[in-house]
Amino acid sequence: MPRRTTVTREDDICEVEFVNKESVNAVRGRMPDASTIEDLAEIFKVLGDPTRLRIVSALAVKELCVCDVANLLGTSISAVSHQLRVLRNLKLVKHRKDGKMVYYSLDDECVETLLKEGLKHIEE
Amino acid sequence: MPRRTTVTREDDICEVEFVNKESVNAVRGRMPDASTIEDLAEIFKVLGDPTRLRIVSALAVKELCVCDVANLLGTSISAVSHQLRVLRNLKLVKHRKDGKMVYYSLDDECVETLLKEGLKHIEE
DNA sequence: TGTATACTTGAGCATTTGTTCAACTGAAGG
DNA sequence: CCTTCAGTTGAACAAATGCTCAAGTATACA
Repeated sequence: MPRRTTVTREDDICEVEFVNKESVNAVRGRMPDASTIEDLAEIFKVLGDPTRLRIVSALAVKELCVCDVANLLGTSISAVSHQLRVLRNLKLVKHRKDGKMVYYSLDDECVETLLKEGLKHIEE
Repeated sequence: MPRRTTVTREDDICEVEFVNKESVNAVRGRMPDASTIEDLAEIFKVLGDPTRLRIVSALAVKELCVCDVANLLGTSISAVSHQLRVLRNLKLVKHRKDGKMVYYSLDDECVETLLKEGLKHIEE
């Protein structure tokens, strides 16, 4: 009978023997590798903040300047600017300068797809 | 000192006049409402953690017990259990008891869709 | 040149988050 | 019963996050 090998109490990292090795190995081979998951998680994480998601949803409709976005969301310009920078770093939005104004828009139609997919799920 | 037009000092919520009102209103009318965005953000947030995303990716391949998942990820059983609870609360995974063992699997094919969509984006 | 606007950025801060640890539940087998 | 095992849970704590505030940049215009 397979048993859990002595799990050291300090770090109870699972080192069990009886784990279904076939299962685990089969799954391991069919999962995206660690760095891919890390990248994907970062995108989800960025979209996982209501403020940023609202910004993205707004920009999905129309290019907007920072002030418009802040006005739309009812938050401070500074907060919006900070979050736009996060979105910019992940290349989810791009910006265009026009005089003093800076206009932001989506940089990736895939974000819209994710948004739509997510919304489909919500509407159930 | 820099000051914005009619903005109160405590919270510099943007109440500027010169905002493009047409744009803002047009966008406001075509955005998902606040609570929908809140719900969607929660899903993205949950998928936005590498540990949870790895769990979900694993379960997308095959039903697994907690111990298998911990083994697969190389993390503690406790940590996995905590995260499984989060996923369960959002109804992204379901569980099935078999004696002492608890087997988890995805509860929502939409999660798989989101995963695949996200992966598509990564592979560019 | 001087002022105002549109936005950015760094520091500070309170809040949230993920993990660990230890105690606990409940099922299985003596 | 009693013990072991698979998993759950709460408390504690460090790390990360998002906001505000204040100062800074860059452009426009008088």
